[in-house]
Amino acid sequence: VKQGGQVARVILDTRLPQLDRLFDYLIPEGMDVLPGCRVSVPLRSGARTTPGFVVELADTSDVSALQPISSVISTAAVLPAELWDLARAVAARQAGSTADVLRLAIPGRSVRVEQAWLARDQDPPAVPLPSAPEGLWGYPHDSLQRLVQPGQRSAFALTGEIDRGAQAVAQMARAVLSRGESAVVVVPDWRDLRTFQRAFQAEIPEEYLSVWDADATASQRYRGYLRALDAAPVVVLGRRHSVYAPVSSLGLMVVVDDADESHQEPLAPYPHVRDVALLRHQHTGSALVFASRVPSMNLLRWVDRGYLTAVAANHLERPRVIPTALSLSHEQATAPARLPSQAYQGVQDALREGPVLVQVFRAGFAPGLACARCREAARCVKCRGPLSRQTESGPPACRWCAKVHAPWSCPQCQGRELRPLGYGVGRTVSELGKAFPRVAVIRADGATPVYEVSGKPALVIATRGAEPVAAGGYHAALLLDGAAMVNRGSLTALEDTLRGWEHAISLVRESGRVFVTDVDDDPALAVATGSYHPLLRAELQAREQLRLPPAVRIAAVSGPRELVLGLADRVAGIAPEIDVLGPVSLGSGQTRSIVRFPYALGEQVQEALRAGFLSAVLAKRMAGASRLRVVVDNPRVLDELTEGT
DNA sequence: AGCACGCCGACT
DNA sequence: GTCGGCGTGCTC
Repeated sequence: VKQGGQVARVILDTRLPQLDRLFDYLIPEGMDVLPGCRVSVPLRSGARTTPGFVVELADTSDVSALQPISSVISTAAVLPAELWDLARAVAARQAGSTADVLRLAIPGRSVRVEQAWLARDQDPPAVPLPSAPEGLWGYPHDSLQRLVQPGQRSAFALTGEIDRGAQAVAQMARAVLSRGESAVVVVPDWRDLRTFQRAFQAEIPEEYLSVWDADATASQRYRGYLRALDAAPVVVLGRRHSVYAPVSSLGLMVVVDDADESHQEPLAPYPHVRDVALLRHQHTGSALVFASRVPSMNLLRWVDRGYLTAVAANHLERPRVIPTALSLSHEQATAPARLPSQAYQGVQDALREGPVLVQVFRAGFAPGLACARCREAARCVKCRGPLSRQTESGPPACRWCAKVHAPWSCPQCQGRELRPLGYGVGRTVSELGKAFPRVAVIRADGATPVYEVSGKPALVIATRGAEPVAAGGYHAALLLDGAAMVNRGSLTALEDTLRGWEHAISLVRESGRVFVTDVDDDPALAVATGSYHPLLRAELQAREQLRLPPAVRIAAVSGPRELVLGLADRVAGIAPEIDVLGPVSLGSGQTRSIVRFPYALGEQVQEALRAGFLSAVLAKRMAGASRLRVVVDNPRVLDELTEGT
């Protein structure tokens, strides 16, 4: 139908999945409406309005009686066409809503910041673009050129000390910037952001660098977003949301350590940075680099299928890694508990020169407790979960349901004393403090984060992922709890352990020593040599046989039992290769089923999930339809099936 | 989500 | 005869 004026197609900013499509509105005479700008539009009843983004303009509409746009919220075109395409692709892949993806991608508006940006000087920066780096030191001579070539997909093996890895990535970004194109680099968390920021500041002029800080305010975030929209090329460095950074001439995307769980978006529709980056690469033809010390299962699968090109250093540059693999029993005369004498001696030597890192697996004081009299493991009376202590003298509490059990008495023998089982960071601090008297002990964990320590002798005891960086690198590292980490009942236990080790090793100077206690066989051999591929490839083969991700794709459907069963059955009916695990009861009437499907059927399954979800939501007579959730390709949902071991 | 439309019981 | 119950369905 030909309309009197121009028509704007608008995506509404709403959480309602049934409204997740374009709506046509009339542009009133004289109203300044541009594609990508924020508008306010009437919905259903005249007085009510909803915010939205103009996606495109048109002359005609299929709808007969159009309402006019109520007002233009801002003239800044914050939703470029490329982001709209990406958001639609991401939503389709996650069987979710495009509006939800846009909410992740576009930060909230800050009026003052926007005014300044709209009034900005649009000339390119006075500073010239940097020159291209010669190449990546320690890698084959043409690797840099190949990594940043348009359309190229690579798995880049980071090597050497942590700053060197960050520098290599910064040089890739600089190579792209030198030819007038933008780069987007996504790191997992605030620690990596600081490390990479240092390296990037050394390579990229500040006029061309936009760091999306972890603790930025809303207006700072909006300023960074608007900077990305500028015509001048830019290098955006940030965490998972920066994968959407709306740079115009995207030359390169880098995802650092794609297996880190921070890359998994916790908000609907739960996209993973790895998948978003891949979709964006497919849409734009930019170069795509996954950089990590240990390849994830996903990368390995892609490399094996020839979809990614593996780029490795000429030589492995690493401190000596020694798996001690000795039992403790006959060592006690020479070394304190937990430390084989070789490791004890090594740590003592290193502590004369500088800081030593101790990596532990568990937070708290002790992950488990047992009756001091009969040795029976203490369990929660309510949920049978293990009891643990956060601090040495703190009350025993259930690790699953947090119920406090004080005073405690043993149901077997009525004993009243508890002894610790296993080691948390607290107990390690207390015991190593005694084993190495007169040495400063620094504790770094989630509750007391430390980013950096000096080069002075100190014992730095950190939980995995919370290791501080040491000025000049650690002189030695002690990696504890290997067996507990590897044997944890999680699909990602092996990968996570290897990544955790290799990260800790990257914080040690090349002349240092690393002692890995408590592991033997293949993992010990792998960590000693730094050659993880045989181990990971065997794991990938096991996943192929067991049909576990990433060999297959999965979608978790949770909510009221009837709805979950209905949706899972509907999807499973598409093809015989699709099967359903579960349903498993989650308590309080909630159920979860997991649909497994091959990659080749991905689009069909995604569409069926979305359609089934929508019809369940629309049929409101089904109570609790709003609690129905679909989570695509999050392997952690499989852990929750086996949790409690 | 809201909000209107719609088709059956107790009230002036 | 009509006010209003909330089941059902739509939102440019």
